Amino acid sequence: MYNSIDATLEKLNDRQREAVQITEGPLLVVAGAGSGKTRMLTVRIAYLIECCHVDPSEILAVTFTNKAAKEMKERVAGLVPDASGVTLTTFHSFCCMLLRRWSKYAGFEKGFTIYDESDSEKLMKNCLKELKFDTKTFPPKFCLEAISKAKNELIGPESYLENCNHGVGPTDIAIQKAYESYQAALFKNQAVDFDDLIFKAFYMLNNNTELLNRLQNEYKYFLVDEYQDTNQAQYRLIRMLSSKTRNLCVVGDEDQSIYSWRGATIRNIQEFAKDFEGAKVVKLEQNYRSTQIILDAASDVISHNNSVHPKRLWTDKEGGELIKYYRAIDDREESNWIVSQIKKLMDSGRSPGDIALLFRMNSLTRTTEQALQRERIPYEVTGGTKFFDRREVKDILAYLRVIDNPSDSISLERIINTPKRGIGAAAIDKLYEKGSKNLWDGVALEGSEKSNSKVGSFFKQMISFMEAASELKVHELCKHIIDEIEYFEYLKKDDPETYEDRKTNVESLVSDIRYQELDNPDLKLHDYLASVALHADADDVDEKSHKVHLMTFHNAKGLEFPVVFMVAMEEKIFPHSRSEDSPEELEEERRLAYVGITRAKELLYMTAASKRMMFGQFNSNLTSRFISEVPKELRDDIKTGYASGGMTSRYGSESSGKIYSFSNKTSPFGTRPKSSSGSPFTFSAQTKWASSTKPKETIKDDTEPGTMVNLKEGVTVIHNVFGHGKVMSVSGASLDDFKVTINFERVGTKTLLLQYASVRVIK
DNA sequence: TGAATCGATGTTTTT
DNA sequence: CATCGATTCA
Repeated sequence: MYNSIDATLEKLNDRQREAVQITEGPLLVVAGAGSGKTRMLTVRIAYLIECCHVDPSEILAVTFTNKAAKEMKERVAGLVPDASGVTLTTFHSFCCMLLRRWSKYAGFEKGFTIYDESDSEKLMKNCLKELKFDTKTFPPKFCLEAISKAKNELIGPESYLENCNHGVGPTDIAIQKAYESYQAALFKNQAVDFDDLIFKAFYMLNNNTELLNRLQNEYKYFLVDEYQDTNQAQYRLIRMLSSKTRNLCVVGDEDQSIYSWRGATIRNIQEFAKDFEGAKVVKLEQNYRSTQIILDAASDVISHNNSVHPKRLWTDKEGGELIKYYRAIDDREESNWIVSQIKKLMDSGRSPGDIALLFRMNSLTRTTEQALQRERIPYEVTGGTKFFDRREVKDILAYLRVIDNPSDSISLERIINTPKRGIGAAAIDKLYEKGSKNLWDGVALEGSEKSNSKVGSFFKQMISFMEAASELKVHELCKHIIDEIEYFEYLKKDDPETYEDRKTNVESLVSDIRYQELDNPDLKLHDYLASVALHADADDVDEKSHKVHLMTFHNAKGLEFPVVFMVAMEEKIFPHSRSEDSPEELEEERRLAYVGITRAKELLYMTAASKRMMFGQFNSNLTSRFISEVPKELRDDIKTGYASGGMTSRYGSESSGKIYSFSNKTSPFGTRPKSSSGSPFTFSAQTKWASSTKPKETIKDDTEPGTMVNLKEGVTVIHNVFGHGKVMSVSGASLDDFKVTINFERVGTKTLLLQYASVRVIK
């Protein structure tokens, strides 16, 4: 066994080997994109077991997604014979496990239900109603955001106000009240939200020395992946756990920090050396993924941020293809161009599975999906409307959740009248009263008093499900419920149009349970429900599939593809409009762009559209600054072929002369589920389309940005309509979208298309 | 109670 | 544009 580890070590570069072999004490590994960090981490675990004789059960490794955990587990298993004892999971799953194991210490009566965002929102709405707060001035989302932020900093409702470091205002007082009431409601429901998992696990250990000691003795070696994405609570938790042995190895890259909006704080990585005295630092800078051109582009883009430790990735793969930039007329044409390029790539022998299309938002995928369907190119969307968020799936899950935890009033509210039982809002209110604010108690009381009433038969049915739950496997129970409540009949009656799709989704849910029961024959209902709650979209990206991958930049983190298209690279989309006024958020957008670029191994495309259908109308946006930040020597700018014909006829023939005719509900795309993940949820592509699209030839053009040398930020100009003004900013990557934002003395700030604007520089 | 309709409203990223 | 919510009517 030593031999195999020795051989594995030899394949690492010096830095990686160093990171593996510094096993004792705090260690920060700064791991640039594609620098073989997963390899280093897995070898490190193997090395600990094989060479340092660490018992696998003494190792705790925390990753960001379930998928990363699973992958690492498999890779470690390939290196050492028995790695199954290693605890390798996500922060949330780990905390969930702790809370389950010692639920009494955490203050639960028995189990607990994990609420997702929409559950939390409903609960918060109820709380605000109770408090008689106006949901216009205090939207549930807004309150939840503030509360989430507090929880991520380990601030409970009782200390909320003293931690308002900007001084307490009326809003803070309201939030504090909402926070208190929300926590009380969660407790009443025996439920937790995502943030609670970490928060409660932290305080459970913090308040229970014995338990903490026990865990500190149980785990001796700690690894944290994606350290730049940890929040304060996660950092404090891992610090507490590791404080005894201090064998903490964290791996991260500031430049890939893209979750600050979720409470992640870059300070954790920046202050690591201060937080953990005597910490060693190892930098991995050799990149094994991308060509030099791609790396240069990435470095140039990220260099516009003020990075604390600037680093330069390097590779021995010199040169590479230039980054292709295409600006389309509109989003449809953009999609068509992308698809024509994909077809070319496929003709030259690429698998569709080598290709990824990355978007800033999930909603942006639609046009491209249609183009791919038309050409019958297999593709797979990750993210968007999650499978488990679909109405019909949530309905069935809600039944399971109530069976598992009847205190969960949010789920109970959902199913009490689904299918229709004639128990409406007024009746529900009464039941809440009857059960002294506990819906299930109300149902039980009413149900036993009047067993023949509507509520009575519902109650009886639920009791029978609960009894069945102890005898049936989870998937059998699920099927039993679907039959008993005549759910499919309800779906058909509710909306015949979508019936088939919904039925399929419900069946997929049963398959999913069954699938999990194959792996784990003793699957408990609440474990299944927890796995659903902690499931992430990114968990089921199948990189080995032979389908084009469509996903957000966020979901692409940690993945790599031979060919990457960065789609819809326009200002207001990417960087997102809401990040414009905050330099910090803008930097985060730039890091996101950096993540996108560094996903590509060989070929990188960036596309934009001059106008785009959004929210029902056309919008025109400037080309993203992230394109201009790639030096022109690294780019191959391709001019749109619209002006020289090529596209016009095709649009014309397809939509009887109207250039833009957008499909609506009657389109052959129907109501296909938007998102679907790896097995067992797959949907087949539509085959109704019969059309072949000739790939459009593209016309090279040497137009470059920066030709208007004297027109730059700060100069004063005169416009023949608006008069004098000062140039605020100039943007755009080619002549036809070169735009200038000018603050005019008379009419204020305007953004003009330079092509048409008659401005003269006067100073 | 429930269906239907109108209107506002909100649209990032997600463990 | 689509979804959601409140309001209205049967």
